[in-house]
Amino acid sequence: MAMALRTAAAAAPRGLRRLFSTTSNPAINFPPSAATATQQREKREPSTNLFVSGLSKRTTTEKLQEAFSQFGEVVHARVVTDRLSGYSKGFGFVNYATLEGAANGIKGMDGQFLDGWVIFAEYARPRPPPGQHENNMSSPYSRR
DNA sequence: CGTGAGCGG
Repeated sequence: MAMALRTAAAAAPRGLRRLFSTTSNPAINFPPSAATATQQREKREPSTNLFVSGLSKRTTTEKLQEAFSQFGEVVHARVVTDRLSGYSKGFGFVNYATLEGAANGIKGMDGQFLDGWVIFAEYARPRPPPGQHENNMSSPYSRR
């Protein structure tokens, strides 16, 4: 009973994150022919790294880990804060032990209230491992 | 100002 509270709050999928980018330009919005379907649209690859956004400015790392530890074993959680001022940026990262733990954490905390604000949990983006010294002066070529 | 989109050390 009373299980429809998470629907109204989290009624904003990854679509409202960027505001309605009304790119309704019927002039420069026309793919030539090859429809590059190799682009990431929504389905993100499952990973133990979870990106949590919508956190309150006073939400700390402990609160995050404690909230996400209820759905899985959280190896490490971190709320991104500014090194200059020290205030939270409003989002954090949660590292689960396994992939299924992360999936349960997302379905369990995505769209829930934390500190009075609705938080969003999803898989974090794959980032380049710090093992490449060959820095190519910025080469933004690889783009799934 | 901690004002509210976003991806860290």
